[in-house]
Amino acid sequence: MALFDVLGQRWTMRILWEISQDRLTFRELRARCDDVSPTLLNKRLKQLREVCLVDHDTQGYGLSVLGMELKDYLLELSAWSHRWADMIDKS
Amino acid sequence: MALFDVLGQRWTMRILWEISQDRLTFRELRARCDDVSPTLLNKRLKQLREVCLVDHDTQGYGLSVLGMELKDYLLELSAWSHRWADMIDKS
DNA sequence: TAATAACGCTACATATTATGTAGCGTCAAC
DNA sequence: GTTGACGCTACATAATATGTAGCGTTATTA
Repeated sequence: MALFDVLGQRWTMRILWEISQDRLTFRELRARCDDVSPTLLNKRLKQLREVCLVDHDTQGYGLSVLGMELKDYLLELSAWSHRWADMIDKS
Repeated sequence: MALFDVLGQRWTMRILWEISQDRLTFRELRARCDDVSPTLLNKRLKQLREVCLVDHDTQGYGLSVLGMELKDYLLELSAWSHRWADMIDKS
């Protein structure tokens, strides 16, 4: 489960989520991720670029073509997560 | 993104994955998770039970009803991940 | 064109989290 | 009544993340 090894690391999913709307600069992305430490943010971005989920250009960081595909799955997961959140609130 | 906060922790997805086939005892599960430390395994199992993704009975640990729903999404993600893995191998 | 500001990112000490190993108490089988 | 597997905890060590300062670079602004 190599994908899950990548996703199952602190901040990885959050980072993907935040850049899934617009491209963001390093500092913008950092701000959206509750001011995660730049050390770790840079580390994750390097990893995500290595596995072709994220790319980087003059506009900043954004999802690659593969990253966009992944996003579609995460969106479905996100939709389900709302129902899930409702259910656990009630329990 | 509360779901992603849960999933985006070391071992969480792996644990869900391993119990998604059969129910497993603590020690079986531990063995399947590359002998993750019992300390952490127990911690994650507690968290996952709290958020109603995992349950525990005399047969051991397994997915709850909600966990089964989540599994369907993770299966789709897993199918896609094979294509993704092929692509990054070639790059 | 010199100063200012924002950028991406690194350094590094501290704090948090995970690992690895030993072993406790319980229970069932032999 | 001893042996073995169980779920789980304790705790020292190792790995990882955090928080802050700040470097070098590249637009802007005065």
